[in-house]
Amino acid sequence: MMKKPTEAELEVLQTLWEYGPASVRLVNEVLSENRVVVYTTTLKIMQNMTEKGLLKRDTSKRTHIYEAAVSREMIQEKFFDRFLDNVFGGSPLKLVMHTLGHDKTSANDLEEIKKLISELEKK
Amino acid sequence: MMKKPTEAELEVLQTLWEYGPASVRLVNEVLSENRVVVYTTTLKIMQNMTEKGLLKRDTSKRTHIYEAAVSREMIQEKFFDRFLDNVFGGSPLKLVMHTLGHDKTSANDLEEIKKLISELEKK
DNA sequence: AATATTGTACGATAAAAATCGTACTAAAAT
DNA sequence: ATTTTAGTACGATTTTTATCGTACAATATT
Repeated sequence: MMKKPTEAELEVLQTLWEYGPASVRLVNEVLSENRVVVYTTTLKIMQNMTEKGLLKRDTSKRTHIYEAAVSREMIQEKFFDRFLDNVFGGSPLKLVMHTLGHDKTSANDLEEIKKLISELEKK
Repeated sequence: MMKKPTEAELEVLQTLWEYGPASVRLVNEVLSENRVVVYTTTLKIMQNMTEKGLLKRDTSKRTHIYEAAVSREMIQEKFFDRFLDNVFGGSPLKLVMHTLGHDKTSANDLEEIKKLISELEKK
């Protein structure tokens, strides 16, 4: 069974999910927007992640290209329940309220959610 | 600025938020429902948390009573944005959909959410 | 009073994660 | 051809977190 990624690893995954396959250079630049991080640190983390099976890489060119080897959905499963339990006391209602309350969710999004609720209520 | 609690610390907080002020013994028993953990390990974590300011304790009796020194809301703030960004790509819609899709949210909860949406739509 | 139980303190160690420097190599630029 | 630039590999170290054993103290139980 694959271990849960660490915080730093999650940031790398998030970057690759968003940008698609990318070099260490690019990932490092994206991470650097938020915090200070030396190139070789990012490199090392990504190398370790490759060993753990979290990333795949293409080494055919000089600049290696890394790609997420796990889907966002997979990782969501791993984190969601724990997050819900520990941070929102296991209450989906509280989580949803917090989410809608704190983010300017678009009108479109609200429509989508209403639709989903209608469907759920049918069952 | 207070550091983000670790996973293990979060479990302790969650227990105290739920049960209110409690002894190490109780917390350890609650944690033990999910996984194997030796009493002194829990003790040590809670002692460390007290030093960090995450817990308060009453040492007037032999059995020390610990209490959360940070509110769930405070911690939610700390975790929510990161979780949303890294796990759900910053999309509140995806997070809400996931939440409603995966948990049997009660009819009442759905009502509450609809109410909230209506209010949001007014603005 | 003696013994068993329940508790804290604390240190040692292990385990995991993050960080960074240095060496080396390939490629690009001059 | 030389030099600069961009890249990987890898080890060493630090930092953080988790885990546990042992010693000791207070309280209950017999």
